[in-house]
Amino acid sequence: MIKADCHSCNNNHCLIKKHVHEIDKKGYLDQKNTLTCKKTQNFLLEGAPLQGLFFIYSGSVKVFKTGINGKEQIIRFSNDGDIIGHRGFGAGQSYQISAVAVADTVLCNFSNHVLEDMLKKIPNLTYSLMTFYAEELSRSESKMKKIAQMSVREKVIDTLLYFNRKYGQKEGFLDIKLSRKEIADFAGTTDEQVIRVLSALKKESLIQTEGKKIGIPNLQLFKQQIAEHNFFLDS
DNA sequence: TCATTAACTGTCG
DNA sequence: CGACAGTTAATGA
Repeated sequence: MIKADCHSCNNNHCLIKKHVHEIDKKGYLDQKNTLTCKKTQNFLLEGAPLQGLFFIYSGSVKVFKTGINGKEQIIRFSNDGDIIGHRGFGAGQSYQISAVAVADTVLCNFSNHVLEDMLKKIPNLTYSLMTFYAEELSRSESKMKKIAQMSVREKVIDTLLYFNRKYGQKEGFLDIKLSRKEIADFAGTTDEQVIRVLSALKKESLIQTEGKKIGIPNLQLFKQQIAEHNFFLDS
């Protein structure tokens, strides 16, 4: 089993990495677990009690809730250096969220009690976590606004911009392979609608597609499509 | 290769 | 705009 090493890790916005010296000095680094997930592996089950917090060492994950008719609402995509499970931390009750790897992923994990101890003894870490929560709340608020007010076309464009921010583009295509359904579940619509918007955008030469790969050749032009909403700035 | 899953299209409420 | 049914294309066991 691979043990992800914090000292050689390049995820500089990871909270653990940021405070690795203090954490290591107090001996908490030895209590870290490493978990490897194959693509499509469901490592967080809806309703199950959460075992601490997860930090992505490498890979990519989608976090979602499932509705009554089986429809998924993807809350966020997380990749290198991101935190998973923060909403359920400290709540005591079970956490209604699922997480599955969308690429092969290595996760770092601290149990609840180690984490509690760490946060009480390292104020800098606690403060970092607090600012992270504030940012998350802000994102959550604008996401709510988007789902309620944007048209399907705008939601899809906004989602593609999110993927671009999160994963960037390689050789003209977004550096993540996602199904149309996953785009739909994140945008808050259906896969058919996404397909229609995508083919319309392709006709307008605003995007290029090749199978599952999607590319945005002119980012400025693309952003202008939803500029009037001023929603593209965050989340 | 065959069987399953995903992409896409048309239509209806 | 979303839901359903149906066809075609891609994937993978």
